[in-house]
Amino acid sequence: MVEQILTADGRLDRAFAALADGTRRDMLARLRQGSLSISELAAPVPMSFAGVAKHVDVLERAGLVRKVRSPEDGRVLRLELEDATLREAAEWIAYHRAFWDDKLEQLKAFMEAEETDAAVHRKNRKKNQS
Amino acid sequence: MVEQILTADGRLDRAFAALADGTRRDMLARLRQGSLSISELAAPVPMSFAGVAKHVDVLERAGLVRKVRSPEDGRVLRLELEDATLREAAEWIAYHRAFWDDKLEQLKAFMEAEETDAAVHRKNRKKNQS
DNA sequence: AAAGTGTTCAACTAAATGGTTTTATAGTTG
DNA sequence: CAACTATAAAACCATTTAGTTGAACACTTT
Repeated sequence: MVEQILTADGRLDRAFAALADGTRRDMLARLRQGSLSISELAAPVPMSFAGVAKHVDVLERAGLVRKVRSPEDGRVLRLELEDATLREAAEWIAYHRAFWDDKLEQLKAFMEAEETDAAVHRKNRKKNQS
Repeated sequence: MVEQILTADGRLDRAFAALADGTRRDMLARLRQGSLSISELAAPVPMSFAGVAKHVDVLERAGLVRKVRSPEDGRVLRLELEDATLREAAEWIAYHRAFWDDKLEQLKAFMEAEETDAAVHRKNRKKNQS
């Protein structure tokens, strides 16, 4: 696991760069609720289809998402989350933060608290997606 | 806490963008062990001083680092870590990953294991910094 | 006051990013 | 086969980023 952190610098670069854009973070958040085709992903986004496809490419090259040909309709691609890369990014931050101060316990507490806040979060999220 | 995640989009953009560069991640890692001046930070980096200063600006605008005038020597700036922003970034990832699968426990275990691997990690890091 | 050191600023280049429009390909269905 | 739909690819433009060099500024020390 340590090796991943040390050797995957290019991957980390691409992962963090991919996350540095609200449009792409929203896409990941939407994909969290289930796989989507590029068209479905593009529908609510105020941008050309090609523009959205480029963002998808960024996510794919970063290893945050993978394209899977739908078995029942061969022309449609389903986009699925690839959590391994996001885990690497999380680990980089967690690893370094763990040494700065001892907020790990706070993080854990935060995440447990979030579990119950999830409904609120989703509602706000939708409201903002206009 | 949820509000931070939802409203701090510009901050998140800048934080993730700042992390998307190995040079800057190394700087953060070095600052973890204590504050440094820009000159000290620049010394081992194979780049012009002004180049390093620009990276520092990126980290500062991202809110990952703050500049503090040294009290005993007024011309020297000490760079210190600002962990609040990194916490926001960690929270975004943690929040979303928490719904994908239940690897939180794994992350926790990983971080606890790392505590003992720290020496190895630091050694490899130095070797790679040539 | 002069010299030295740490930091900042300005101007410039090269490359990457975010977006567009248009054209092409590939699979499905009538 | 023709029409339709989903995706891909190409060409292009504007902006930002990563780096350089060189000059200017600020504070300390002698």
